[in-house]
Amino acid sequence: MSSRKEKIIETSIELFNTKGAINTTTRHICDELGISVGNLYYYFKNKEEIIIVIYQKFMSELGAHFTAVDEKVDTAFDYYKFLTAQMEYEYQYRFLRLEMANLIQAYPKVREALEFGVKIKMQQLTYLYKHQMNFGYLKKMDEQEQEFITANTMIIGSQWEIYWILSHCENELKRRRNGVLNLLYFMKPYMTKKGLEETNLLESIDFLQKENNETV
Amino acid sequence: MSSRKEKIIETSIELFNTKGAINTTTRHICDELGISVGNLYYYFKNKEEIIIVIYQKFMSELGAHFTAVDEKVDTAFDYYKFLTAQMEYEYQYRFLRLEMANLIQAYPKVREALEFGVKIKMQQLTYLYKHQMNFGYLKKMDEQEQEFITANTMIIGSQWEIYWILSHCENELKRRRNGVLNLLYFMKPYMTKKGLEETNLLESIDFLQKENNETV
Amino acid sequence: MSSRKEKIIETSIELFNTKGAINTTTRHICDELGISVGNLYYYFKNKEEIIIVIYQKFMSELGAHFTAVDEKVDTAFDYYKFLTAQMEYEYQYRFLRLEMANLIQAYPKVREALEFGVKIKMQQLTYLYKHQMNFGYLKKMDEQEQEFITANTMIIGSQWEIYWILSHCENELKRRRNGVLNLLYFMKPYMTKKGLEETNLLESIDFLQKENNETV
Amino acid sequence: MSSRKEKIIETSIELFNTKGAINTTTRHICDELGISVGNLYYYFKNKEEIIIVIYQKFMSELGAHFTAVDEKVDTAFDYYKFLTAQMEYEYQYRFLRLEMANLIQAYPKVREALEFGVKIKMQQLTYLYKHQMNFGYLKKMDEQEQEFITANTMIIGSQWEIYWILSHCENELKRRRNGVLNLLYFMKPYMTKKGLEETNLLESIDFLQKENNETV
DNA sequence: CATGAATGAGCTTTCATTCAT
DNA sequence: GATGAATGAAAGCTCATTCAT
Repeated sequence: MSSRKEKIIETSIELFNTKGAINTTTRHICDELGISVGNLYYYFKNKEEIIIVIYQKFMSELGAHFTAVDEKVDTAFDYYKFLTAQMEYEYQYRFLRLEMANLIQAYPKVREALEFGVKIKMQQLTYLYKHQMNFGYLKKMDEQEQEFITANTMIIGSQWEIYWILSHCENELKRRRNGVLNLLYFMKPYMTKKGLEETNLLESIDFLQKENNETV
Repeated sequence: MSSRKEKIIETSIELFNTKGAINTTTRHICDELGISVGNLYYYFKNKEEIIIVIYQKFMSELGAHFTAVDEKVDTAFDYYKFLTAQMEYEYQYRFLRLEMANLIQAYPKVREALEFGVKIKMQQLTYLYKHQMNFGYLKKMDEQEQEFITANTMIIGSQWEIYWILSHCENELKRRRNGVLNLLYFMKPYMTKKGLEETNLLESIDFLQKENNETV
Repeated sequence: MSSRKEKIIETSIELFNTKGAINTTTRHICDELGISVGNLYYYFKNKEEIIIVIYQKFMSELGAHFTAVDEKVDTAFDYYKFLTAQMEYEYQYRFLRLEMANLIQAYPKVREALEFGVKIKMQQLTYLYKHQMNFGYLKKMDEQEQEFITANTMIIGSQWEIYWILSHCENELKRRRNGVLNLLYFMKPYMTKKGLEETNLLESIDFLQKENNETV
Repeated sequence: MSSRKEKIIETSIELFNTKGAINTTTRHICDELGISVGNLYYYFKNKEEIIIVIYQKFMSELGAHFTAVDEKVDTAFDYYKFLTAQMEYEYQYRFLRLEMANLIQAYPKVREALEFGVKIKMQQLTYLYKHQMNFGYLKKMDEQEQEFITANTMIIGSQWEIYWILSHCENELKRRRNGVLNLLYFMKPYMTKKGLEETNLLESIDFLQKENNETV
């Protein structure tokens, strides 16, 4: 059972995702919860803090789920499993990605938090790619290329949704599968023969495509 | 010399890019220009119309610059030249990409316009990729993969900036070069040997990297 | 053929009647006419003056139509003919009656004009009723009763429409016939036997009722 | 002691009656009360709602005062008492009658409310007149005539004031007495001998006339 | 802890009117 | 005569935030 403070966070996330964080008023949140505005401000200094706390929650959940590959152990990374799970999390906080630009403009502390988040994710990703290269699952590439592949991964991984929204893909589930496909297809050309054989990347692509074809 | 209406557009673009379109009020625009509010509304029905007109200006400038490859002529596409020019344009209207999610939430007609824009760009890109495949510059791939490569191109092409902003890349010029590099690196693995030889893709990457290293 | 000034008046009347004088902007009038705002203000000092001129036009048309009964000649007054014609005129200027209260609040000179108009009409009506009493068409009554019968005639004569609008009588023609019936029925109990015989009041009522029953 | 919400209503009524509802801004109301704009909007969604609430208040007060005559009981209706009391109420909300046309143009929900009010009042009046006819206080008349007598009663009953304003009757009290006289005189010719004897209609007229003569 | 009334700056938009050309 | 750009006060309304209870 969640406390009042947690309930405010949960309701805020829901409203931010559906109506947009910028468009959602504090009153809105309170009405939805059936609490008073004063009460919300007892738990949170201001709207910015709500967003910050949401972001922290998001990061900690993501961190809990992400089990780093062991530096010394030779394992092919299961992209499908990882991305599907990650997308699940990310989708629950999608307003953070969608409204990024406006949020960092309006709330300086949100900017700081997001900057920190990008840094962390970039390190994790860099570590993972290096590991997969070392064990021959990913094609070797120089440091600079690595940097940009990492950047591209993160850009696609965080901004795929607005593209599919504008492409009239109205089904939420399909949209999310497309997001995973965006990333799987993105990885494909960087995989070695061994990589393709030992991860289930191609099979995952086929599977998601089939699922999507069966969805209206 | 530009007319009052054009000046409103120019000032709006400038303010939208620096402060955000959502955060910029009609009064801000008027104050910046030294005109009265009534005068702004003499030229534009409402704020939405200003954004729409800006978007149309952006699309027409982009269209004027984009010369489609001839279906029957065998030419290697000059990505560097194209992307550099395109980024130049896009950068002048970057609020459109950065605030996309909030803009389409607040202004229905902007949503329609952006949807239309995505459709057009996707068609052009699909056409270009097919052409380059036919003449052996790009590796062959099935329709579905093409669809997602196109999607990824557009996602990276429109959302690279927010990544570099959050990665503390404060220099505008460097940021823009990074955007081009994002796309060049993205293209690289899809190019055939012939493609790499006859386009200047690798040289362009080297050139931009060097330029960036020389910039603080 | 009417001059520019007359055309402004005509268009204003039309718009005032359909959209309301308070809701109709000067721009509205100009757009409808295809002239510039400045040009309208060349002919009229301000919006108030337009209304004043309309009111004068209304009064003069009404005066031209109203041929006073001769003091010495014994004639039964034809209420039906008179009212039908009068309603025709009044209907063309109905905003004057409907928006009376707001117009006199907003425009002091309109108030003066309307006060004058009421005075004139009251005199004409008083004269008519006295004449009809003298020749035995109307029942005799004391001065004070006369005053209030006159007042009631004018109230009904000017305010019937809002009642029928609120009673869901949407057909314009029917509404106007109802207005005439309001007044004919109002007169009925004041008529003498001779009055009822020599005017066509009862027949007019029957005629209008029949017409109305045949209209949807 | 009245609450803040009630005070807003009271002040609004006062300002609407003196300056007109259309001319009175929400800021006016707040300034008059010494409260902030935000506070007014805390209690009322918008200006329309204020008017609606005022109308409901008016209708409920009127309803509480109106005790319907018993269908089976033979009683002469006391027009004077009834009208004097009713005028008292109506006068406190006179902007509703005076600005009717503009109010229904500007506020759709006010239109609905007023239409409903007209319907209710018409039913009550019809019922009353039928009752008085059945017991011989009012002269018999056919359905159609009844309909128009009812209409005329309501027109005079709601629109007398604008007439007396335009007739330079500046004294509020006198104006209100005139309104009652308008209706009493209107009823007079429809009364039977019995009706005139058993109601105090004629005496009431005399009384009011005398009172008015004594007022400047 | 919890309420909800209160604030006030600020937003978008409207419109009668003016005036240089 | 005619144009239409320009003005600016004012309208209705929103919303994050505060604070007495």
